[in-house]
Amino acid sequence: MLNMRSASSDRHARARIRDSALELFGARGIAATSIRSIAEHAGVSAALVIHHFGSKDGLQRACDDYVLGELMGRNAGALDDADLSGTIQRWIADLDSFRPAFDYLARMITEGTAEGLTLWDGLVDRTEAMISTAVEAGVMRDSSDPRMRAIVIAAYGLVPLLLERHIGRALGESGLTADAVRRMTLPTLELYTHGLYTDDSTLAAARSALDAPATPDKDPTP
Amino acid sequence: MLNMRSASSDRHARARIRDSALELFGARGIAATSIRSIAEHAGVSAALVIHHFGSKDGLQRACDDYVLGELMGRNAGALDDADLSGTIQRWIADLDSFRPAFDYLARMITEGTAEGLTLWDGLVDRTEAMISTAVEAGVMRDSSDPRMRAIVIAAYGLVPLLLERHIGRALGESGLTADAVRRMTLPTLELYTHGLYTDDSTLAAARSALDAPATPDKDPTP
DNA sequence: GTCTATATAATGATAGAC
DNA sequence: GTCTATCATTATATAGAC
Repeated sequence: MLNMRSASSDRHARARIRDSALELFGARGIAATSIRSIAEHAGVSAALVIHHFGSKDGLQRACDDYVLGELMGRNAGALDDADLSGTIQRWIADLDSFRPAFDYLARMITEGTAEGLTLWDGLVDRTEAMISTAVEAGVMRDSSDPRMRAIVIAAYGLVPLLLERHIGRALGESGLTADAVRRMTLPTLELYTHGLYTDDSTLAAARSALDAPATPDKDPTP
Repeated sequence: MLNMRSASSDRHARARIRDSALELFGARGIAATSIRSIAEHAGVSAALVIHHFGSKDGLQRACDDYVLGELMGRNAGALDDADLSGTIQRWIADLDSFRPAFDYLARMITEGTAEGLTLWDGLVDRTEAMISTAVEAGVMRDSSDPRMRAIVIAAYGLVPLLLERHIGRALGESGLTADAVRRMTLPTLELYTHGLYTDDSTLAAARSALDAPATPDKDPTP
């Protein structure tokens, strides 16, 4: 839209290179993927990769931008509603088309790229705001440590993304993990609704072990 | 014990190399870490690294074995009691000494090494057995999908390990994240005890959206 | 825009002296 | 056991033809 000069060429080699990079970076890691292998996968020369993106770093930045734009563009405001877990589950429902961007996202986070950390920061802040709203509306419980809880919930929401293959593997599936991750929905929501323990004894034990904090019981037990 | 020839030298260069590899592999990733950088960090030549471990792959395998032995040895049966989350929290209490092995463990899992996948398999199975026992003892709730719930709990238990730096960062800390992860204990247990939602409406909505499964309500609501 | 050919640097690994 | 020196391979990146 903004770039009129290469509006058509963008669909060609350049886009193919970027898609190949996205896929290989996501599948094998960024450091473990060479420009040559990307060029081969895209059916072009290694020199063309450099010509279009300047360097491997430039190519990685292009992938960062593309993934962020793609996920936000096709899911406008995706990160603003509901909880992160739900959002990611929704992406997974359309996993076949999102998978490359998905895997790359996981690499951005685990390999700690600058864009990945920025993404994480935004995720936590949005999760905290979302939970805060839900608490005020009475649909979520209060917490003794709202910030930390938001961080935990945000991190848990990333689990299907970070451990997608592991989760599928644990269910005995080999390739397609979309169903596996979809199957997480109910157990996750059950945990988020009723918890895991039948009573407060484990929590109480931890509280006293942690030296009885200044705000002993801020949690409403209905 | 078995290797009498180098029983004392093992404390020297060889161990230093392995420790350096562990640290750098963990901090920067395996693919992104060169043998030369490991040698430099250990204060030896690159050739000596190869002499002791044969190849980079051999060095990585040595790290795998060492980490597994170290974590199991110093925490006998660590993965057999309580839940995984609690076990990892305990490691974190002693984080300063465990950190290098810790970070390397995270790489084993996210970079999907063979040993890492084996570790994951065992983790899930042990978590499932642990929960099953706890359910029979009445301290944990029943689930509509015990296997999947065990996978989710195991994966959540890995979160402090995989996102250690991210969690510290979200709290504004820069370097030392031990306190940050320790602070996770209470919010995590609160979630595992009372859940996040105040009522069943979100769960019920998800259940009906998921086409009312054959086993509609197996969860005991006390 | 795309290529071949090449420069330059870094990598994993070897040979052989001490 | 440890080193220096070196090899062979692969890496990123450039130059210049088409």
